[in-house]
Amino acid sequence: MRRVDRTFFLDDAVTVARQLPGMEIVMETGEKAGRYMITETEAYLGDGDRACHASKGRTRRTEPMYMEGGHLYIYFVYGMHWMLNVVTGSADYPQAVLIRGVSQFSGPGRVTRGLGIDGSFNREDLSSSGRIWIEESGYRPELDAGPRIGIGYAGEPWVSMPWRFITRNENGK
DNA sequence: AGCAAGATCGGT
DNA sequence: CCGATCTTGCTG
Repeated sequence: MRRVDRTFFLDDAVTVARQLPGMEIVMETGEKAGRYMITETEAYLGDGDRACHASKGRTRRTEPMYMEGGHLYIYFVYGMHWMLNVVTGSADYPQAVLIRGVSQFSGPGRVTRGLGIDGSFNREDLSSSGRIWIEESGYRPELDAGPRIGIGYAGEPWVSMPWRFITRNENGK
């Protein structure tokens, strides 16, 4: 189909996180080139959301989350995994959607390893990049929603907010 | 300068 | 359940 334009990413993170499953990440880089259907996402809702990195304030690391929707926020955790996030909303409203799974890979660390995504993709613009973008597939999967993974430190009510979205059927293939 | 914890994963 | 592995952000 065609590349999703910037306006799609200007909505809030929960809305975008619910629409991304079923869409495809297109990689235009050498050996990892291909189409990867998104199967799992999580929304991080700004500086009021204690699970969101931006709740600690604007720092060198979280700066990309303050960019206009449609850019990438990539960061490194546990000394070995890159996390792929799509920034949403207008500039200065730090929100992002974590890509937790695509059809071929389950788990955010496996996604980036499988697609060859690293820190060089931080701040990449999905609306103009020549190596990564998102396209509609026309497919609208049934979704299940539940609490986000690995954010126990956030406490209530954030730890319980149902902001994780996962395709009901084609998961983990 | 030092330290604790982390939006994880893979092996026991 | 625990260790790997290293960046980040806070404390002093």
